[in-house]
Amino acid sequence: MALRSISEIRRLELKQAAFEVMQTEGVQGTTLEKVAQHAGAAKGIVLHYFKSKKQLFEHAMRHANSLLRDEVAARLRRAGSPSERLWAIIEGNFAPAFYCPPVCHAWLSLCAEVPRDRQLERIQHVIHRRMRSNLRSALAGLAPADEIDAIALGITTLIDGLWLRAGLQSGGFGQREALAQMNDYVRHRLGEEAMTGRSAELRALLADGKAVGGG
Amino acid sequence: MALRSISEIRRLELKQAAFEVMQTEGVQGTTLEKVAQHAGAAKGIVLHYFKSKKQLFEHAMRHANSLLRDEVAARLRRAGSPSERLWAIIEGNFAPAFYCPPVCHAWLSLCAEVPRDRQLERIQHVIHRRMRSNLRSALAGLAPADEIDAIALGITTLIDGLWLRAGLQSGGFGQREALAQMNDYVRHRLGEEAMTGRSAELRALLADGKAVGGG
DNA sequence: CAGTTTATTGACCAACTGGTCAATTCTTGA
DNA sequence: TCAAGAATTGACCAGTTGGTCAATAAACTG
Repeated sequence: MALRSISEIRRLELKQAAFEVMQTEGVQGTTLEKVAQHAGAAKGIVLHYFKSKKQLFEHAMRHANSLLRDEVAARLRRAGSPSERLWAIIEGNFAPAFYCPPVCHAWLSLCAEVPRDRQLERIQHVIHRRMRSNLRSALAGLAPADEIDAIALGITTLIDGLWLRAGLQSGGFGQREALAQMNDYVRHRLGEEAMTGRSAELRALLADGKAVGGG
Repeated sequence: MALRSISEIRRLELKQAAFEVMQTEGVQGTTLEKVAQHAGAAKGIVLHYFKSKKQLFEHAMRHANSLLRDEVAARLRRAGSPSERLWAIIEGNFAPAFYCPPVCHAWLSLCAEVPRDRQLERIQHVIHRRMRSNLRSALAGLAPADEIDAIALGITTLIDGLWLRAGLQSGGFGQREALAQMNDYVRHRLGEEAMTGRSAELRALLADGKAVGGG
């Protein structure tokens, strides 16, 4: 997608910068000054493109999530079978560009603001709804209808939990351990036939069959 | 445990007040003024008992967690079999006094500060270490040795994820749904023999065998 | 009771922050 | 070229916050 005006370029730069500052400073420590500086501009410019700090953060959250959404969508497009779709979702959520301590921390920090910002709450709600919808569609061919909701919830909860731990930045798990845990869950909850959709990279990464230990 | 001096009483009051303010305002919005007011005192008194705001928050986190720790410990004392110990841990983490949106939100908010406060990080580390140790000891009699770590990690991750969702305060799950999800995991990962340790209350709450849907 | 320690208060300060605004520079198109 | 509009800047403001401090009240002690 091409960026039409300078205005749109600047807006993109600024929300990107905001999210990057959040990765090290948290929402708490992300000031307009720091965002502007990180984008190589003066502070005033930020409020020229965004009505308020709150709105900047909301756009930053939306933008950051749209990258993850696109990552998953691209993998889903390449997936054929239900089990491939399932693993497209899971592997997309643990792609190195997203599942890393700084990004998880920024996301965690934004989550902590959700109860006090109705707009953030809406965004979060959309994210969860899309995740559930994706999972339901993939699971439809893999599990009895009356178990799909429980399994979808189990998977999203595990993903959330692993992201949370990664966001703590200590005692977190690397991509390998995280995917091994997802592996463990899916194998035991859905059975061997749900494992055929894993990518070759994932199989290689996990060196199949090994257990996953705690950190 | 009796509180010896007035000083200790005040300190307890203040960290309790701090945690309660966090439940509605988040770490970000918890100011010394608000904490003092919530404790019915003047702002100056807070810094008379705690060296700094950071230190107050650290003590508040420790205190809040010690309540949860005691809850689990009390249930563990009443537990006999490994499966009873397992469910003591799980049910303790979803006791109504702890697993509720305000408390989960305060905890979530504190987690978001972990990467920028080495002391909070240490506390978080101790919490996770205790959880893993408790789970390992309970699981030792329920699963093959080489699967224990994976299962312990799965359980803590699910608990973290469910707390996170509850902390978002919207789209969160009630105690019943959360425990149903833990039920689902343990039954499929450990088998029916691991289900005997559930309390009568939990069995009644779940009306056994029903699936858990997404919210 | 006198004196010493401890608890408590509220005024005060310096730093920071989000937001406003007038002035200036840059772009653009007729 | 030149005027109109957009982009950009930095000074400025008002409110808030963590933290300090001197003064006062209360509690304790010998």
